[in-house]
Amino acid sequence: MSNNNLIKGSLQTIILKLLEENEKMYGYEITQRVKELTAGEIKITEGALYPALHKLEAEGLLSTEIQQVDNRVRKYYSLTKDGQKEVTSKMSELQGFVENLQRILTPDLKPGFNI
Amino acid sequence: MSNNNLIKGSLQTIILKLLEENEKMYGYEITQRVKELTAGEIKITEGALYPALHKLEAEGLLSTEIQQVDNRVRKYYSLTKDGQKEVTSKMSELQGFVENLQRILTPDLKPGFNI
DNA sequence: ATCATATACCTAAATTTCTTATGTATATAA
DNA sequence: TTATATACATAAGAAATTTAGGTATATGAT
Repeated sequence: MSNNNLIKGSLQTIILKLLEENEKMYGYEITQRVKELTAGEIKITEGALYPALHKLEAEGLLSTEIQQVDNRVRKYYSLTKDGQKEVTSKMSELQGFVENLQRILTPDLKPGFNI
Repeated sequence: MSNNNLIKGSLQTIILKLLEENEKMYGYEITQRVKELTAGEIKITEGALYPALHKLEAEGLLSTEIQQVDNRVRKYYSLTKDGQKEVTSKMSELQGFVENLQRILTPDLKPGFNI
């Protein structure tokens, strides 16, 4: 609600990682999963999510599949081969960044801490 | 170099925290400190840093003091009273965000992990 | 001498990423 | 029939950054 401006840059990683764990998900499902996993503290807005999904698809990292459920359309996303590689890359990038953040922000930090 | 796009949103926190630890610092010094603390992996660009410093000053969180060193001008920044309070706030906000990120990205995470 | 690099400040245009607002449409519970 | 939930989407605006440029002094190397 208040610190959502910190998401910048990590939304793609969130999407890719959730799809690594779940095989296929649709947009609305992703917003609900994130809300549920963070006890409502992080809310992915649709205005951020859909453009991000479209971009990842355009880059060839995601593929889509339309399904009809109760007369409602769902657009399922799954990782492509390239997408699967990208998850690993984006995850280690994010982990590296968080480690560097720790080095800056916790000056008394010993090497080999757990993240 | 590669993951600098993840800084978005945390630059202010970095600045405030470094100033909490160091009493007073000038802009160039901040860029060098961050580079040194992260083994060159995070480089704060001047185009990001100076506007951020000016904004924090305009918000009353930082105060400035000019010094002459070897015919060169240095602009030292320090925390104001409001700035000192803001460090705590911004730090717990960032920590909360990173914890939520962990909950999303590491589904096997047990409660009470260390950050 | 002069050239590159380091130190030290700054701004502006462009880009990226997000928020906010809006639109469409179906299903369901009040 | 009205509000809420589900489900997609786009567009205008805001915010934070990158990229690129500018000014100026000090210093080590060619």
